[in-house]
Amino acid sequence: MQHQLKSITSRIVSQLYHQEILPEQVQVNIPPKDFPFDFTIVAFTFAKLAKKSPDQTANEIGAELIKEMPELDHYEVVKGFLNLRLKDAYWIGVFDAEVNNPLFGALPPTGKKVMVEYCGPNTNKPLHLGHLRNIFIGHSMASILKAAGHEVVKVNIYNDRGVHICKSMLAYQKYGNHETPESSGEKGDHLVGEYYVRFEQELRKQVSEIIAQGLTEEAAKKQAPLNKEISEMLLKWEKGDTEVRNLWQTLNQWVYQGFEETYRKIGNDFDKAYMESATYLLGKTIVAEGLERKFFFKKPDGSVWIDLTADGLDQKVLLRADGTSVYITQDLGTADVRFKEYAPDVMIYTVANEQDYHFKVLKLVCQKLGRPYANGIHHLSYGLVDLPTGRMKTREGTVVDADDLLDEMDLTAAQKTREVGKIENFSETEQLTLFHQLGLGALKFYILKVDPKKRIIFNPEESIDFHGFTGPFIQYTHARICSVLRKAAERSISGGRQCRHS
RNA sequence: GGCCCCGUAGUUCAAUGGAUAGAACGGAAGUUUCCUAAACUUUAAAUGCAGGUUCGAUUCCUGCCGGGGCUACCA
Repeated sequence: MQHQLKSITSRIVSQLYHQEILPEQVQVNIPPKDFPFDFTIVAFTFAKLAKKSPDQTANEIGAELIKEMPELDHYEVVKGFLNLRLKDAYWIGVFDAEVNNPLFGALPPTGKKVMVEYCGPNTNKPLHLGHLRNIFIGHSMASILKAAGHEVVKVNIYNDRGVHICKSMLAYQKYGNHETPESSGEKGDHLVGEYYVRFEQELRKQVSEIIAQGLTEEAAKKQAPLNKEISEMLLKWEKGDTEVRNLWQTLNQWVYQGFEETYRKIGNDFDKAYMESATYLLGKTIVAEGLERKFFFKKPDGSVWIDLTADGLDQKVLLRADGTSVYITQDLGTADVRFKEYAPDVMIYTVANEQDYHFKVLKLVCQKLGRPYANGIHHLSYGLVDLPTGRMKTREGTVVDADDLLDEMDLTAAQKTREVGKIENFSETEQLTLFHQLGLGALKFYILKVDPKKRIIFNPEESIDFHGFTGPFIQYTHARICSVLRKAAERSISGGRQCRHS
């Protein structure tokens, strides 16, 4: 209807005042709720063309509109705003058409393919609250784009190699005693995460011992035997050493299994997972290609750079002096692989705003290289999640673990539900399902109601609130609507629709 | 230092450049024969500061003040 209003109004204005007006230039608003009208056309912009007062212009447009549109009941002009009221029959028609449409609100197919990347965890520790915000944003963005008629591919990216991954591997090798998720009864990602922490602890011990002998912290870190062992392990990994690779495979499998369990818990799924271990080498060849084509340059020490000062940025390193790849190298390789596999029109990266700069660089580099997908790169940037006490810090142990949080939400939901009662007829399974629906709904809504680009201060107590503008309250409202429909059906009142649980 | 993001009731969040800045929680005052009292009704309460553009600015521009981030041969 808004489109129709725009195009008809633009034609009327063009005819009345002999000035070409495009439909997009017509502003159609919803009036404030006290006004008994459906739409408002803003006439100020046309008053200038008409060389008449806004009120007079609005009246002239209104008079023409009512001649042309049979759906229009009446209009009224207030201070240059042309308020329109449509006939009840029109709205009843809209309602009848939509009431039994299971795809209410969905748009027709656009033929466009959009890839949405989100989550992107390291494989050395469990998911935390920050990942949950990322996943909720990415997953809902994918759903929205799908409803908007696009073909959507949901992808994850695992940062599964590098120094930090070796840390948990080395600690496991040293102190693991062949412990497994089965033998310890721990979720795989949590188990591996413990060895990552263990490594950091042991390293700190070594460093402080060396500092006690009179060395600076920097020198101590370099000298620490554990750090040397890490470098050796990374080197072995890159060479494909069987033992190291097997260890890597084993630990990463445990982590993936742990992640999968968490994804299931929050109702998330991916169409495809990419591994940086599989694309970082390709990234290197892309850098070599750019170097050959003179888009990049090599410094005397052998490192490769791109000069983006003309674009308002700095010079950025693309390959280290020793020839190993950096963060962006992998992203270049991954982007190429994705385009080959899916040829998406748009690639959306759901990544926190601390990486705004990185994605500016990535897009620019792809543009310089003339990649066909370069202009379709879009960074869906979101704010970090802080706690009332400040930023989450691994070192200070203030990171909120995703699994712990989800369990806590369910427990609180259970507690609050039991207080109210009303679940006497529920089986054990039904109760658990309900608690989880409530707990997860509360958390998702609490996080998604905030503009993604704003940072969130996560307050555990508020997140689990069941009153006011919250997930559980919407669920409660849904339940009551279903109840009304059920009763209507019992009394054979027709015209309603089946209640759908979705 | 340079660049980017944020700043709205006591609190947590809304508002394609449009009319009287909306909700919720919390505060105050009420509602029991009626759809689930996990509810409802009424009420007080806010655009960081100073300019500019505009018929009109929470929104766009400039400066300042506050908060955060980036500016690594970490990822």
